[in-house]
Amino acid sequence: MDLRHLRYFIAVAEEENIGRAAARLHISQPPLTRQIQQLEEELGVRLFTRTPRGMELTQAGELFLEEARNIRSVVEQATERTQRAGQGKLGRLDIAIFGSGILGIIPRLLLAFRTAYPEVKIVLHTMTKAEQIEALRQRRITLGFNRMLAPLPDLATELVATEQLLVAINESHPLAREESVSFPMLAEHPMVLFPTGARPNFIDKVMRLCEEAGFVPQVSQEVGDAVTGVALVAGGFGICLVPESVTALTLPGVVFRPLHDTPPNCRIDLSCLYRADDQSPILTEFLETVRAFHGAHVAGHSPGIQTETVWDAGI
Amino acid sequence: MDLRHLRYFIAVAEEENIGRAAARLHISQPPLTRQIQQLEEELGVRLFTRTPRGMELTQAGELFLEEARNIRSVVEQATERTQRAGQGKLGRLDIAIFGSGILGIIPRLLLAFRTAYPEVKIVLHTMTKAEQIEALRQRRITLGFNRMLAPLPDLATELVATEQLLVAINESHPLAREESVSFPMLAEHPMVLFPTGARPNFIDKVMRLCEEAGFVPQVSQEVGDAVTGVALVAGGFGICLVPESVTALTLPGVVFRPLHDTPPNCRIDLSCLYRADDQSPILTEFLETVRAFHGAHVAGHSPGIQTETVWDAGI
DNA sequence: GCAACACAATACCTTGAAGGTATGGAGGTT
DNA sequence: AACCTCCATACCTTCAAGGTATTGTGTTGC
Repeated sequence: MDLRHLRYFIAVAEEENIGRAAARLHISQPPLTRQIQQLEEELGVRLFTRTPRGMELTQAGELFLEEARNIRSVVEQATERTQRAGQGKLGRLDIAIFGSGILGIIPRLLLAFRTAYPEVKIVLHTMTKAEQIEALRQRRITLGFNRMLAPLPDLATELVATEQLLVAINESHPLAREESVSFPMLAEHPMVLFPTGARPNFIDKVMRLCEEAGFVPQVSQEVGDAVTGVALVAGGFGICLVPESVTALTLPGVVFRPLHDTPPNCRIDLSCLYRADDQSPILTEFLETVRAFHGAHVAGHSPGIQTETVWDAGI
Repeated sequence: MDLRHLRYFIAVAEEENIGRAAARLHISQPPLTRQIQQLEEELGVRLFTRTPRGMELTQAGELFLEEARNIRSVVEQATERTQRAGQGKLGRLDIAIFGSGILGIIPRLLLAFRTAYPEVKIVLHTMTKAEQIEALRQRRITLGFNRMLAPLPDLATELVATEQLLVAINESHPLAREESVSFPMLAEHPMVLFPTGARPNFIDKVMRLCEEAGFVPQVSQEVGDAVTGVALVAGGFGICLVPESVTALTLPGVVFRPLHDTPPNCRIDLSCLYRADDQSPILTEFLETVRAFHGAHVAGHSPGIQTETVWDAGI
């Protein structure tokens, strides 16, 4: 049996006349007669009674008509769903984020994608950079968000945003009195660094910037992520350099101050990481969203807009 | 798209290798390659990624695999159900019964059929003989139970059972004292007759029998059906001749007495009526059941068995 | 009652697509 | 570098779907 048989059967059942049904199907009458005979023979069931006025469904034929219509609609839905899946509009996207990645820009990006592709189920996984690379290689995730990415042969990156660096300072700290701080002012103040883990990382960036400013930072503590770092600032462990998205985290007693006279490289990239060989349409659509979002973000947040922001985390 | 495409797709998806899938399908590799390409092209969706190790499903392919398996099982179920319908094992049977037909043998027959063909839905309609004939012609019913059927050109009959005639008597009536009665004893006693309606009917039969016994009955009342007739006997309207199946109806004050020295034609047929041109397998199977039932009934209830029965309706 | 009609079935031919054989080409392995 | 394992392509064969012409069988209309 064939989908053609079903199409023909439905036409004959509806027209109750082989000639008219053949016209509707744009074929001639004899082949249609044969196809119907074939179908009946294959099922071993008489579907029609032949009358001088045409073809009349038997009871078994009535039942088969319902079934045939049902099959047709199931097939239609299947192709339609598969096509949407092929266009990246239906399916599942496994994304890795890092510890404090849930702050700032990523949620807005995910929301934008979810709005554009409501039938794609986004599954979030919290992973370190090394875990992300491993999971991408094993195809357990499709994409990871990270910072400070060294080029890798089989993985590609897409820049999501570049963020300004801020200093997280305890409100009782002398530097908290400044509207903004400069790099040399950070010398001599004990500093919390993050994250521990695979190099190169944010710590290397901070060390290099301090070096360029002519001093070696006093490291009071190294921690795993930005959230812990800011918590230690709240606890009086020292100051901590953080990307601006961390200001989404409000902890009592912590204020954030911008860095003035910053060198041009005193910004930190947020990128996403994916398999260079991944052709999946959902990934393609997601990267498209990332690019659009990045463009809008750069355009919308032109130089100076950050001065509007209140850096104090408040209570 | 074709059911063949689905079969081939499932094989390739399961084997993850065109060569092995082709072997499983008993075709060679190149046509299978082409069929898969065709399917992808028709859907406009890449279902597989070609790797050096074989064929790997894309996300859209995974979804289509589920859909394809689903379609396959829907098609299988449809053919299976249609085949059962074609064998008369699945479907609907519209049967007409007459007023008091629900008494006696018909329920047992219906129960036997229902047990043998549990998936055939029996729908009962109460109709007079004339209504049955009309409904059969319009195909609103497939079969009707009736008595006293005159042969009709387009309708066929099948004998279900022949029943003895009994006399329903009010317990205070003089005849109630007899163990059994003979036809001449009925003369002079007012008699209730049924049914009014299309001739020939049971009334004609009773009139003829009385005539053969040498008297003309005193008709006290004509009513529509046996139930009403027996109710009038209970009310003292007179005696009433009924087929034995009416004894299933117990009314206070009514006793039933057999007729002894009855002529051989003093029995009444219960037949079923159906379209002579009806080829429906369900009807065929039902008639088969009727014949088996009739045979067993005749064999099981050999002469004399009725003497065991208590004719008093009791309270 | 005969002719005309309407419908499905049959006979025979044509064509297109599925299937087969042989071979190419790309990526990985020994 | 040679070989192996895949899938893809080229080209041929065959079978079945589709077309045309015709038959056969009931029904309708004059």
